[in-house]
Amino acid sequence: MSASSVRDVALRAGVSVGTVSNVLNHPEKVSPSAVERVQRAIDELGFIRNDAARQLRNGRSRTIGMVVLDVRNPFFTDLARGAEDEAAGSGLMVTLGNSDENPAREATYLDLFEQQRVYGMVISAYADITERLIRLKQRGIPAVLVDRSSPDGEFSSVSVDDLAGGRLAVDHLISLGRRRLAFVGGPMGIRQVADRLEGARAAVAAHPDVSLEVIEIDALSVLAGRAAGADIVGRAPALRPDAIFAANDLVSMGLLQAFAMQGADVAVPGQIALIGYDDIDFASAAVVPLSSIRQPSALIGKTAVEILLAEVQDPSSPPRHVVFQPELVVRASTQA
Amino acid sequence: MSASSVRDVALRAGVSVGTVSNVLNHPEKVSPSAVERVQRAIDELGFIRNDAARQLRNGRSRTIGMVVLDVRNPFFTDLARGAEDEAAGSGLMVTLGNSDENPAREATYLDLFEQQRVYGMVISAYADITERLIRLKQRGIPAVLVDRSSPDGEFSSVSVDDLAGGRLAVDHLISLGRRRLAFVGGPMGIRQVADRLEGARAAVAAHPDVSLEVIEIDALSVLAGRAAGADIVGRAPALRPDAIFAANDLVSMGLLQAFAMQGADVAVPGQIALIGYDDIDFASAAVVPLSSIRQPSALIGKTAVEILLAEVQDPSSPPRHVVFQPELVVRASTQA
DNA sequence: TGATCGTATTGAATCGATTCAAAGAAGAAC
DNA sequence: GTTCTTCTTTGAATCGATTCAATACGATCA
Repeated sequence: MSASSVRDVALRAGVSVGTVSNVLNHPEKVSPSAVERVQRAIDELGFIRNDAARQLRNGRSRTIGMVVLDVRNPFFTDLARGAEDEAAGSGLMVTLGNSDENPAREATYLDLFEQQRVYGMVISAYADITERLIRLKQRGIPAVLVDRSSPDGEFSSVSVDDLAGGRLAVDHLISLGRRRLAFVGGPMGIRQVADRLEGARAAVAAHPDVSLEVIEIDALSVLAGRAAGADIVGRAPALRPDAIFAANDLVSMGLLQAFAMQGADVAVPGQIALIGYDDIDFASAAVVPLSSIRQPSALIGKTAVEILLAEVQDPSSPPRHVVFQPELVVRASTQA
Repeated sequence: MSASSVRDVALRAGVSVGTVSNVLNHPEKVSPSAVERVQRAIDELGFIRNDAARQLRNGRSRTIGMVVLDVRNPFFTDLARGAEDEAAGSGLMVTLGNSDENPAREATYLDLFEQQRVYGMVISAYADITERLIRLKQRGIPAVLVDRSSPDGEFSSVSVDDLAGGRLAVDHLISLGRRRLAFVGGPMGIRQVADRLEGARAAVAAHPDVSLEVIEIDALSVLAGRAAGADIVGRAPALRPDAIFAANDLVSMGLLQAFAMQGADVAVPGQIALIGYDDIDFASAAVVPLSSIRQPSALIGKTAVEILLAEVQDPSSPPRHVVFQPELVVRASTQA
């Protein structure tokens, strides 16, 4: 009926609990005959280790806690996938929490992971969590920030150069001859968004005849993009931008939907050239295949876990910062 | 340095460990002054409950384990999202494991969840896991199957009528006047795939002049769809189907990509009408907005957790089976 | 036969939160 | 002043796996 414990297994196999534990964790220390008997007892009883008890004793779980801004964004699932694969190589598991760009949800997951004494955390942060990171460090729980470097460089991070990404995108739009640019993204509190905008501004600054309008939205979602697109469609044609840089691909897909909608008929790229960010799989399959800025998503996740593992090995090692360079991917949405 | 325990808190607050625990779990049983002192001690020490110890004592964790076939499929993240929201209402958390249609990965996650003595499981199964479900029931861990009903009805499930979905899709294609249909999907071991095909066959059976070709692929992904699409493009036009029912939207998007590719130029729906399954957000934003069969994904997840909670309340209750009806969504990919 | 060394096994102690029977404290009633 | 109630607080026992010092067992050699 109820689950059996090492004690039951020991009883059945005619050995002590210590031996059972050794069979499970250090089989080389146990005589072959004992291993065999214990193994049989385990099978017969259907014994399954109680992870809580192991953890309690070991002081640390075999799970890596990961918090991302939005599980519905393929960029983050790719990221998670990369992390998961790397973790699996060391017998670790990744549990995924979705903050949905909500500080309360983010805090809930981080609290939970702390209570679970996770092996480490990989965090795509929304709010400023510096204090928590300090506490984690004191407690010996390593954390790696992804897609964002820590303000003071105190904590390891894996990120992509979002300024460069912003520049790449906007330089490309300008090279097409577009002059009335717009940036659609938000909330500005998200560092990636702010950085991409800053990169865009830098690129624009070099061209006195180019303007950059900033259209702030409250979430990086298809829905928010569609709403912003509807706004633009509602303007007199002369007041519309002739090129848009969207803070990510979900937003650019939303924009595209609004532009392609019956009655809207804003030609992309004819009237408005459109470029997004992340280069998610779906971007290439959009109504008009979308240009984008590609990030090595799975690699970012993998690298984050590598750093985590290294920090567990040597907790006193200095924080590492890996910055990947983004890449321009040109598709129909920005081709004359 | 190291984390503090209830004992430390008790010492600092000048009370016993029992009182500290009561403050945490049954504050109404403790005098206000004690609550206040304990609370202060907790804050000062930065005390964080050790979940492993709680679980060990309670015998069950506050986490629901969920295994899905593919986290990159928005259908499943929507499902997870629905489950998560419902669970949060009862102070539970959902951890997500991605089996990737791989029996070994699936088993690994299920093992892990058993070791963790999860509160319950929500499983979108790939392999036949009947034996495990029986064991779980014996151990008192409720499990709910999603998007698939158990063979013998022994275990609770929440599913969508995939036969009806298959019929809906194919009836629609036939009503457009198409006669040379194809079904693209696989592996056939996945019940949903088999059922959708069966529904399709049933619909075709009523029309002697309609044929249904089955094109089996090895995964329900964009990539596999693209490959199948390339195959079709490579055929002489007369040998191509004039309508395709894809087992899910990822596959249909892959097909569409292949058809729209430079040099392919297969008109959708002109030469080939195309309908998918799941109605993921991205389907409506595709090159040609995709018709699809809609499933109430978030609702499925929510319902699964509701059933789970009810089974924990009353373990002896009979298994419940909820079946939702799918819905046809017509878009440009099947409009003359 | 006894001493010595190496390997195998034992089982009590431990991790930290929760529970619950028992004890204590403070009032109320007579 | 004593007896009852009611409300708080206490702390030992518990959950189950792991660890490690202590012990047992065998084999080897003098």
